[in-house]
Amino acid sequence: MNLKQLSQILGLSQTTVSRALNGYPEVSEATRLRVQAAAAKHGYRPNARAKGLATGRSMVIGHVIPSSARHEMVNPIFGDFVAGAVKKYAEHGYDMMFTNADDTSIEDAYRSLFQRGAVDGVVLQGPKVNEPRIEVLTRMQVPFIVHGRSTGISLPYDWIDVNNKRSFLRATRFLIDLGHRRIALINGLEDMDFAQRRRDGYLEALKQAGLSPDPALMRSAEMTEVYGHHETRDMLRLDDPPTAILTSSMISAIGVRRALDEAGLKMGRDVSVIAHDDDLSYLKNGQDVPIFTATRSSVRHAGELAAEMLIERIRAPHDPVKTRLLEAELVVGGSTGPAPNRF
Amino acid sequence: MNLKQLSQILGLSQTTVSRALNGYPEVSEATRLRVQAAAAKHGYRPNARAKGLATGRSMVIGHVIPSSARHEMVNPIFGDFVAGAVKKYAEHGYDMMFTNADDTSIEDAYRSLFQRGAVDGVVLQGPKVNEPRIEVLTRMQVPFIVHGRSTGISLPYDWIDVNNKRSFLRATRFLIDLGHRRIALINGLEDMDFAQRRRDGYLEALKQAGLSPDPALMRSAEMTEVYGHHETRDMLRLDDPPTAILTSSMISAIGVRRALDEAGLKMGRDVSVIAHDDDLSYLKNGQDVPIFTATRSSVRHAGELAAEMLIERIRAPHDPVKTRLLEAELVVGGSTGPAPNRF
DNA sequence: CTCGGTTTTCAAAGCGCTTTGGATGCCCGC
DNA sequence: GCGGGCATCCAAAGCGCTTTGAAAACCGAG
Repeated sequence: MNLKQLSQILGLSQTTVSRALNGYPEVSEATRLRVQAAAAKHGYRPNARAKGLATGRSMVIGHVIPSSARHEMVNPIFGDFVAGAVKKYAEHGYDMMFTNADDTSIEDAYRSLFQRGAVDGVVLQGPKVNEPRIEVLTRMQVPFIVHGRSTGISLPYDWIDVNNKRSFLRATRFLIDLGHRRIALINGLEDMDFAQRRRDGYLEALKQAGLSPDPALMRSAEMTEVYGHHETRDMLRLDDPPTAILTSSMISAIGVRRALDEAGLKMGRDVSVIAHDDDLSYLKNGQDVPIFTATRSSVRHAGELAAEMLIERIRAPHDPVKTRLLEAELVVGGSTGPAPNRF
Repeated sequence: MNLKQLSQILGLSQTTVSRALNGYPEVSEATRLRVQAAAAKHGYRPNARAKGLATGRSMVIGHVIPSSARHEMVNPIFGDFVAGAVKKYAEHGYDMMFTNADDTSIEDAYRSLFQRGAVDGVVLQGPKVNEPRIEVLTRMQVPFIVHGRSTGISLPYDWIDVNNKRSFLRATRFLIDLGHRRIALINGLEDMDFAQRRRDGYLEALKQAGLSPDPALMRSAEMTEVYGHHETRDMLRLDDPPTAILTSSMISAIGVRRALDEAGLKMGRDVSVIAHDDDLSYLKNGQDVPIFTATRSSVRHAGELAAEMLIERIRAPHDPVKTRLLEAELVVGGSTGPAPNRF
């Protein structure tokens, strides 16, 4: 069933039917109702491609996923972010599209997505330091939003981010206040922007307390469970092991806990742990009492906000740049306690 | 830059340029090269909407996500499945599209997606028992594939699934062989088809061993960490607590472990645990030595296979139905051991 | 009645591509 | 020197929608 057929059934022109369905005023209320009834009856749905061709808009927002084995897409954080975004997209009549690209051709993927007219805007996830994609998208004049920020990029662009530096500064200070001096940082991949900011916060807190950082206590990699476990076990073997561990995700925190258990150490008593908690639906930080002391910020909520900001941008491409900085909450749970007295 | 402009630059007709670019034989090799060079030089990308309108195919595959807060999308399993699928889609020139729908209108969402011409096929995830969407999609003649199966549906349809019954039967039997008699099952949501099959396997193993199931040891809900923890803690308080626990996901297994730790019980010695391991990238079951004894089946691989099967179906809509049953591997790790002697 | 002004409807162009059904030119064999 | 066959190329129709510009229908005022 297409417009032509429907209009023939109704004995009206395509113009009128189209207008009636799209809420234009130059159609009498009587015919509008008649048209709507007929459309519903025959299950008419305007062809999205034809509509897109005619209007120049696709009502789709694109996300690009690097195809490297262990990356974004499979990161549970991604799922929650996207769940938040897709909900808002739907509310505004947008669909969400994913394209896969090898790491070498990610820029190309964005370009293609937009220039083929497949999407009206894109969201850039997981920005690195000096993220080159930002410049590319700006130059192409694609409406886009960055989830995170990219140090080193001076161009203005829309972004939404958590105040990573501040939240890790606070978390580190919290541990210092509890008497910890040997504080480890199990961070995300070195080149990810968020990881750098978290490290900056951590370093600044140490500095403020007059502590000097120990490279042996600073680790970074993709934040899996196994990784958290591995690094913790490794650090516990040091001559002067950490009494507290800061970690960039709940998933690796679980690995940390496992390593502590294996070593016969009690989390919160022997070793304190603070995790960054993205408030993932499937990995809640306990029920009433938080398991981990954590810096919490819902990534799902961030997804919703990102979607809304992007849709605004699509509607008003020339509005001034918008940014949004979310503060993480420091939630005190059972994984932290005073530094054990070694003497 | 569109076809018209490009063809004018080249001094050729749109027909020829189009054909040259799409590899048709009725173009001389010389002009083909010339066209390709010009296209690359000017960054020409055929408009996907126009192409779709003309060909009737959108080169997009759709996934529908229920908007209920805690569901599929945010499930880390989803991420891995989709990562596998999107990779194969890309290899065949397809993109992936997500639509959000409230739980009441999921069928509608599928219908709309296809009838608007937005997608060439869809994948149905998380089928329930007597899944009504299967009938709807069949009637609409949408190419589709089900990840899982649906008991109670007699229509033929393409699916790919893990042999859930068998793997849980084996796991249960494994525990029985170790001397366990009080074996708990922490399962997924009751109405999910996979959960039923797993329970069937569990029950059958008990039956074969002459054990009668205890309803107090059978739990089901969405498989979060908190849920695994909660149910385990609850069951440990029984007069006759389980000595072994079977759980439907690694995530809830982590909760199980946490509850055991809290109770001062050692996993593998005091209480044995077997989890179903979807081999999630971010939640590997240990490195060399598996943490949990598990029934393992890569959901990412399932995603790849599903994508390929769906693409075949799109190409040959009238081929006979194809199905694929994957066997899970029983991986023995450190979480199981002989039943403790209570006497 | 008639006429200017609304309201309501319509025919046709256009969005950017593919594809059908020729047209053109060239080579070869007779 | 001519017709058939082949390799190339092209004009134009069509995909299903929106939107422009214009026509038709209707209204009350004069």
